[in-house]
Amino acid sequence: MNTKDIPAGQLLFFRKELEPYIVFDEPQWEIFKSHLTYSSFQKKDHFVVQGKVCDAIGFIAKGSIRYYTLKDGTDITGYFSFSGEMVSSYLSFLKREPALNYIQALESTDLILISRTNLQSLLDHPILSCKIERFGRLMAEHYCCCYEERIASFINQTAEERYLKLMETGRDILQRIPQHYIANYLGVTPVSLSRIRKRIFVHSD
Amino acid sequence: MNTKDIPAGQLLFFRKELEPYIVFDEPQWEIFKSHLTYSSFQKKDHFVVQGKVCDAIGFIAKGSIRYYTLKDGTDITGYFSFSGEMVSSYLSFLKREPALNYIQALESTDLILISRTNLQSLLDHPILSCKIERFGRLMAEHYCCCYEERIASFINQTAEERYLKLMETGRDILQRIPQHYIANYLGVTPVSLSRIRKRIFVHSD
DNA sequence: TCAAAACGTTAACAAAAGATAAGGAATAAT
DNA sequence: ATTATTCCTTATCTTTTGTTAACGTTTTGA
Repeated sequence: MNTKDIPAGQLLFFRKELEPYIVFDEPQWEIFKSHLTYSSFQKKDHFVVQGKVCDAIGFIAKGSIRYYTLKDGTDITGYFSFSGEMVSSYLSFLKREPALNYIQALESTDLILISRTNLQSLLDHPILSCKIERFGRLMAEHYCCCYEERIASFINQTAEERYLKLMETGRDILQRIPQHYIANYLGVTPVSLSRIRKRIFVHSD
Repeated sequence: MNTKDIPAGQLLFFRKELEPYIVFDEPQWEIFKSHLTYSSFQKKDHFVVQGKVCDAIGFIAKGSIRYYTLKDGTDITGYFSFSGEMVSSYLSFLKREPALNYIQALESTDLILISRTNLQSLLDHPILSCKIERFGRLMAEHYCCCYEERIASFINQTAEERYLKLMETGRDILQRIPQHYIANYLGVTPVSLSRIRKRIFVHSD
């Protein structure tokens, strides 16, 4: 991990992605900006470690991320996040409890970070307080919607349908990561995913 | 559906359940209270209808609720909510889009409601605005945590484990509703749930 | 109250998924 | 460059789940 100044382009990207949720005027943005930090992660570096409290939420300015748990030595991938999305072990961050999962870079990844203490100052800041509350609300609501969709996919769709939907996102990183990551994410074994892929490719050729 | 005054006991219950998220002083509570409405639902009555926009979020003051979708005439249960919890077709409420599911009373159920317009007035109210934003944030964050857990259960647990976990909640209503509701919720067929139950009861006797 | 509909279980068979192991390809490490 | 590791696929066998249908019971509605 390497802490340094935030590249201007990535800051702009962040501001742009925030716009559906919160629009800052210039003075507000200056204050907000001053509460941000920055970290780069090499492939396989960890942003969050299972068992330790997660003290920041991050914005993926570049790269992509995998959430996973270790259970009896078995690595199980629970989620992916990509450039432009937020990343955090939310429960751990909110409740200051040990994180239940690892969060790891799938490739060279840059995060813009808001630490718990900085977030608290923002929430205490007379000018920004309400705006940040709103930001937090909209953010959490956004994730609620995403999660609802994912849960529905487990109930209403087959693993094959979930796989096709994931591939339709067109994230090229998905072509470059181990397939057992994807298998876990879909809720099946790697062997089973291999069979699904065979079915798909035979029928589409 | 039947709109009337909110029973004092249920209002108190609501206020109590909100406390982890938001504490009102008396004047604030009076304002907040004036923005609430109330509806009673008979068993099988619908609070939300698939295809129509959901215009309120509710607090289950009494009873319990089932979320389900109709696909090609097949009824698929996606979620349950119980007394003390919030209920809404969130995505539909937030984005004013047609709801993707029905929300139905499993038994005689009373809801304390905040309509979209009333919520908007609260958000515009000089005294309460920030508090309501905060309330919304904490609420959404709470659901994020619940959803994360549910998603993890699909990845890490078997249907049998999910069934046992659900039963451990000790909600007696679960004994009185059709089991195919529960089967859908767990992501298996009713026949499969029947086999799971047989396995459990044989081994525990 | 009585007929119709909905329910839960079971059986039999088919389809899908898990487990394990083997083999070759790709990747990483020294 | 070469060895070691990881990865993906395939095969085989076992277990689980889905599907359909039957049957008795319970619930519902007229």
